[in-house]
Amino acid sequence: MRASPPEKEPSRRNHSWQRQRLLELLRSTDSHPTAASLHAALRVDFPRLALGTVYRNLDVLVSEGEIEAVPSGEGVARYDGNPTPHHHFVCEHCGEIEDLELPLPRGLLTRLQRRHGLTPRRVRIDFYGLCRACSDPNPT
Amino acid sequence: MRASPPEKEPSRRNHSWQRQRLLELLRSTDSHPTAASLHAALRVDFPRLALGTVYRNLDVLVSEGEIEAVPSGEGVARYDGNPTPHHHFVCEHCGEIEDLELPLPRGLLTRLQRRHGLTPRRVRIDFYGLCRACSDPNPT
DNA sequence: TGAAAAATAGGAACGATTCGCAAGAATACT
DNA sequence: AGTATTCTTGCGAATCGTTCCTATTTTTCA
Ligand SMILES: [Mn+2]
Ligand SMILES: [Mn+2]
Ligand SMILES: [Zn+2]
Ligand SMILES: [Zn+2]
Repeated sequence: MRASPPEKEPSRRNHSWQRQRLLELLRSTDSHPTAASLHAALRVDFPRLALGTVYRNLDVLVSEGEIEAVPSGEGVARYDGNPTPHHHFVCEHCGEIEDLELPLPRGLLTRLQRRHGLTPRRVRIDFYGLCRACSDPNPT
Repeated sequence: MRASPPEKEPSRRNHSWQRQRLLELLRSTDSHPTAASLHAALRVDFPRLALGTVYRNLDVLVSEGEIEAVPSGEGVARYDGNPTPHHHFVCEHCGEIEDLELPLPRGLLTRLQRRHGLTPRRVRIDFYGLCRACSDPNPT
């Protein structure tokens, strides 16, 4: 199969075209797409792209620390192009996952250490509720 | 199929024996079992218990607010017999999920409200790292 | 330019969960 | 008690996201 570079060379290619574009796509959005939706989007440029390839490359990118997997708890994994530590607000109605800019309260970690003797390597905070759009009194 | 009460009547039966015992089992442990492990455990008393029945009853108990589903992000759902709001420490080595007694910092919610205009209905905090046992310098 | 290594497409396989359904209990009502 | 109604169950088939396998490209790099 031809590599078929769509139009212009990206600054520097890390790996295959498929993986390169996958990473670009993830970085270009603040949504948290599923493997299937990424597959669908990339199909435009790579009509023969296999879903398995998407999964494989997502795994690679995750283990390289370029992206992050966001377990959604609803059976489908979501992926986050922003590997910087941040938290999420999950809308219980439309499923939207919104990035939050909230500093982690320092007291939490010290309390965890003192009361449980545990030192986490990572913290994950998810808020659940209705996003602004869904909680809006907008009688369609 | 006979109801086959194992030995003595529980104080008050909410529903079927299967569901009753499932709830008791979940309440009796501070671990966070999977449907499969619950199924295996209950098989002792109900040899013909179907896995589908376990799932069905877990769903019922969750929607009744008696228990809680704890998405683990590793493909298998875990269940929590303690519906009281609390947080978890997940060991990245052995997979243990430990209950935490930590008050939710009030500042978090107010900041979320102020900076993002969001009012969550629920918060979930998971810490990831090595549990005491796994981080112990214990050269086997 | 020619291996050798890395990656891909395609499809089969897998594992957790859900569904459909006929048979079995519980409950309500007479 | 007898019977209709409703709730559950067990069982197997079906779903669906994800992983695995393999022959075939692509990419790397000496
Ligand atoms: Mn994010
Ligand atoms: Mn718990
Ligand atoms: Zn919403
Ligand atoms: Zn551990």
